[in-house]
Amino acid sequence: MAEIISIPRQVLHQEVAVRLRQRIVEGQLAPGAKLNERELSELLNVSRTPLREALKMLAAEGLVELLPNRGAAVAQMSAQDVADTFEVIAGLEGQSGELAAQRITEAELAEIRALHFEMMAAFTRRDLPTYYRINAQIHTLINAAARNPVLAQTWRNVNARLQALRFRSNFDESKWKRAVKEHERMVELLGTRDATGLRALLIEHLMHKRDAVLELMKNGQLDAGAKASA
Amino acid sequence: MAEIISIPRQVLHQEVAVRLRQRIVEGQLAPGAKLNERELSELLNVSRTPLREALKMLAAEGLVELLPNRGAAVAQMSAQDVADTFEVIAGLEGQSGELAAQRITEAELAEIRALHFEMMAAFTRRDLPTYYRINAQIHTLINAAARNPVLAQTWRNVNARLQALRFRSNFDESKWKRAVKEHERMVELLGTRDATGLRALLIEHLMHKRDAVLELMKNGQLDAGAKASA
DNA sequence: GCCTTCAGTTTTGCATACAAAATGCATTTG
DNA sequence: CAAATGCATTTTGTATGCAAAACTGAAGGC
Repeated sequence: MAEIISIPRQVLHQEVAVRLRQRIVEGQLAPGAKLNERELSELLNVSRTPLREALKMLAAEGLVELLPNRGAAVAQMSAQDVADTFEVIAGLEGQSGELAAQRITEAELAEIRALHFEMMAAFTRRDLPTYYRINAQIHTLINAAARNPVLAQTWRNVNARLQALRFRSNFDESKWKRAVKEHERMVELLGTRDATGLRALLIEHLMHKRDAVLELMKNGQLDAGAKASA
Repeated sequence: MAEIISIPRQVLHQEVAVRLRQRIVEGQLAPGAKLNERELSELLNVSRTPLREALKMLAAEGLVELLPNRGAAVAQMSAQDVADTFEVIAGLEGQSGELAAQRITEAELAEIRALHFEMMAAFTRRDLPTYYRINAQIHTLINAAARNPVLAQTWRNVNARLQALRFRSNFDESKWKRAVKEHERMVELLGTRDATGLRALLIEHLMHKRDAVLELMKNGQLDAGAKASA
């Protein structure tokens, strides 16, 4: 009858995948870090079997690299990889924005406007963590407004690889200001349902972000794993 | 010293993933089909451990659905899923074409032109299998010319899910003719490096393909697993 | 002095064993 | 007769065991 307590727990390999994904994206497991199966299984209190299954999933997502007979490591990205990934994300977000502008409801738009003000508050306080959290929420809402779960999933997958770079902490003032301006414009374009304009703006926005990240990488302020400078 | 015979064999879970992926994409394992671990491990002559690891990878790729405590099944797609997936593929191919038009070399273009003539030959003979094989080769070359491995990988991943539909066999004459016309135009636009035009054409092309596939689905001529007509 | 070689150890890859959940089916019960 | 219950079987999920490959580092050869 009643739902009891339900959700006693996920299946173990899923749970492990979630926790590892989190650790990678949050930077607790840095790019290039070797993933020792025995160590991790002790840390997470599971046997190697579900752990290995989780690692295979993360490898398919591109967060982990599998080295035959030599185990797994957190994926590293060369500067070229980062540039390529931003190019893809730009396309995905551009499309997402284009669709969102066509499909968003007034209620959704209102929520995004509210979040935007919250984000401005965080910016005014120079509260970077809050700013990024709200920024992510806005992006999620835009993805939702695009009404395409496949697109949203693809975006999440590719975006996770960039998150793992943790390029958030460092960010110079003038670039932050420009990003805020761009965000303001995004809300405007959503309001006027300007799909083409929003697409162009999002792509431009991502290209700026790409350039900023690449510069950080070049100056060694950002560690993407320093994979083969080639 | 010498490289011996090398490539003795892949790691087993990779090998299994490749073979299962092939079977799913080629339709030997139909959408919705239940994947019994014991059966499959006997069929492929491996134990359940590498098989399960392979299934987890395919699930992360979206080719397989994982039902907790109830095993795995070949992923099914509703009509909405198919529409969404085509929308994403359209964006990815549009971007790929746009980049390819900017970055393609004369040598690559020549190869694509050659393949295009081969494809026309296959069309003239109404040799659908050859037509599709060459068509896939052309798409792969365009992706290569785009010089973005991340984009190419993302495309392959999403495209595999559509391949699994095997919508090739049925295809009506007039739509085939239109597709051929569109392909001719693609080669032209590549030749003139018209990035914007190629992008638009590819998206239009994919939207046509989407409509054709959705029509087949609606008429029940195509089985994507007939997931919840919802 | 530097490279090679070779045991010992560690780590990965795969198979098997065991536990838990789901399934099927006959039986029971209202 | 329909629905529910309980037991046997099957299937999935996790742990453990074992073999092969990779790493380590010390001894030996050039």
